[in-house]
Amino acid sequence: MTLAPHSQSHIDRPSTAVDNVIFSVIDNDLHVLLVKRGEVPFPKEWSIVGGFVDTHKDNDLEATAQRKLIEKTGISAPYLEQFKTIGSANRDPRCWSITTIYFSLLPFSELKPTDEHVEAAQWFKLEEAINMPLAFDHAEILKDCADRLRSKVLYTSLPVHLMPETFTLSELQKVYETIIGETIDQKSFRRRILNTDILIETDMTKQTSKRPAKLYIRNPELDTHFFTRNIEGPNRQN
Amino acid sequence: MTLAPHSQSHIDRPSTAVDNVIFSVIDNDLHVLLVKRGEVPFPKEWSIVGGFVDTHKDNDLEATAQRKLIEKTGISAPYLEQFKTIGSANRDPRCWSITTIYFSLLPFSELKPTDEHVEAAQWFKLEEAINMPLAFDHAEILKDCADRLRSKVLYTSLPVHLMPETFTLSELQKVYETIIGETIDQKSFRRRILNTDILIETDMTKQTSKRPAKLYIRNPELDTHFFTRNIEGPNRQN
DNA sequence: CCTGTTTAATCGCAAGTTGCAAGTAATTGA
DNA sequence: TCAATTACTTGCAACTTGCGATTAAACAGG
Repeated sequence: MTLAPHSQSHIDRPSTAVDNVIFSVIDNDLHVLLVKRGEVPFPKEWSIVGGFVDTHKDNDLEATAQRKLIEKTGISAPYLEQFKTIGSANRDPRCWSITTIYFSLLPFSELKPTDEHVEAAQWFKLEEAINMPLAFDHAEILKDCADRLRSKVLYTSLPVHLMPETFTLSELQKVYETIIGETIDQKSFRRRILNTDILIETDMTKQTSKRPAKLYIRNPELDTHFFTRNIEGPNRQN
Repeated sequence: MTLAPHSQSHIDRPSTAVDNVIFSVIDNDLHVLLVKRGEVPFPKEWSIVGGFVDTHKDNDLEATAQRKLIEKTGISAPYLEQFKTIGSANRDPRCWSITTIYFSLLPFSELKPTDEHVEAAQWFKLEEAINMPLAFDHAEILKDCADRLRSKVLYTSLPVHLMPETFTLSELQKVYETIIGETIDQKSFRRRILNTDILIETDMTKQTSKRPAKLYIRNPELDTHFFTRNIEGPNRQN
């Protein structure tokens, strides 16, 4: 049996893209990776990594996200999560367009764009990036996506995807605090994390000129852990 | 200045749709509204409400979701939330396709499809619908979407959007329990809800042949409330 | 070699929340 | 008038968290 012709003709289809907000924590600051556009509209403006779905190359949306990231920066993203989809007649001056927005988390040990991308891909502090004139509606996307990340960090183990292969609990706590923007009680934090199986304690310690701290790795067998309570921060009990 | 031609040609664009999982609670059971397809592929099979983005009629994705819902059932959805977007080369036998999936919550007082839709739109218990042969990947979408709803109900005030204009706390608790699938401690539930501003107490009571219960309305000035703790259910403290 | 400093890790507890059970209250129907 | 049913309130044991204090493991400097 032959299939009926598709009822959405090609000419009536929106343009379809993927955008990917790449986060990392560098020097205790949340950073975002931006790329510089070449073509109009918005030539030479910084923007979020992304591009069109290629129906010949990409098998699904995540494949598009990964392909565009590697094409534009030379970096690939071990952790990729869908944030939301925006589609409207207004966001691109040329046509109806849809973009599915992801965010990626990158350990700061894997940050460097490859040589041929150094000029057109760059890390910015999030607070700086939000206040730059970015292409399209990317400043707002960035802000909303960061808000989502900030929320999720309160009740999940997401920040472990920002850590290098081994790390200490104090380093992990510092990353949590960097994203949330407040201090976390050290006792509560350790208890919270060690009451789960999200980390595996190694035999190694990190030797600096202080008391050596135990080193941990992320438990690769587990997905993101969802806590039943949010981190509540200083004096929030009432 | 004229804009550069769009770099994603029309013929290379995926088909672009919106799907909308419509939930309600009827007789203490979570239900979902399905419609019967006419055209191939999957003729005469039940499916989730949805359809293609119309770039001439729709200003954005939510407009598509609302338009398709009214076209197919005569019902409109006061509460609409984006769930996720699926896009791949594999989900439609004809072409690369993307769908942005929403879910809607409908009070059971607003359930009836209009007369001309009665035959092709019908409410099913969720447990039945999940086990029916639905078009495309709709059974899996349904299941995943219900899982999302179940999760969100543990830490948000979402179920108030399933209530009629006035309702009692016991009725609200019953809806929470229906979705979660477990009982909730009555004292904890009342305290949790009444410690927020999500409901407004009315002067009225619901008079049945028992102690009259106070009637509440949803506070229309507030968005969904996010609790800092999940509902934890029987003997979950540890 | 000893000591001070810094950071990691642990201990103790007051304050607050929740789950459970019991009690009180407001109605209707028999 | 009273029993039954449901709504609503009270009380409390069990548990968790935030905060502060203490102990421990290192190194650098004297």
